[in-house]
Amino acid sequence: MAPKNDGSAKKVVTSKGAWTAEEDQKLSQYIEIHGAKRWKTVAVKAGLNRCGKSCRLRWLNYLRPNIKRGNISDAEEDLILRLHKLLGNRWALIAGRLPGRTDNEIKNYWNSHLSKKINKEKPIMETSMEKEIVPEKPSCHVIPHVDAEGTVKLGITGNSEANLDVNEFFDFTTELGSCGLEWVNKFLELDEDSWLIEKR
DNA sequence: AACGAAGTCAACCGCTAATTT
DNA sequence: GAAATTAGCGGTTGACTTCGT
Repeated sequence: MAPKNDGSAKKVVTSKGAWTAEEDQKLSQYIEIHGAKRWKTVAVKAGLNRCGKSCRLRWLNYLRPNIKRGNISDAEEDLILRLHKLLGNRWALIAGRLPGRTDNEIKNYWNSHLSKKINKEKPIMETSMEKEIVPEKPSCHVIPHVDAEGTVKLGITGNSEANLDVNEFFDFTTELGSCGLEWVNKFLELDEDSWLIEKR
């Protein structure tokens, strides 16, 4: 899809809507000098007729360095699928495991591509897979959280018996390259009891 | 070629959590 | 400790593009 904010848009909106190249430049320049904090101040000082929130979003999703745009690889897609299965709609958490990807991009990709893919595959999955934690065990919830070191941990709550198989989520036969799977490996190195917080 | 439907994605909104005063 | 402010998240919207007829 062609970019919509290349400055050639019919409607020129400065306070809302698509960002112009000029606004991007102002924001980037300001952040380069003063850093990305106090977004309300950034918006004012950079001379942007935008709210701080909008500036933050623009910076995080498009302007900050090392952002990857488009062309989500098979390995990344596979990782997103498995992380989503594990974490649910925790887009920021998922994005944190995909270097250069943003939560917004992953959320969009999920909604426009993967959710449909899942729906297509679901009838097959339902017959082939024995366990589906949330649907079949509504009283048992997997609650992911990130500790101080940035490690993803899982808590199991509810009164039913927890029966979480990590291999159900991660297929290590797939070549995933350098898309941030170190943590998955690290994850598996942990003793089961250390991440199953409330295993019963 | 024209039109409507469907798909895509950037941006906004409302809310909560975290931090500062 | 309370109130105010700021940061961050996920859901949703709407403009635009692409596809199908």
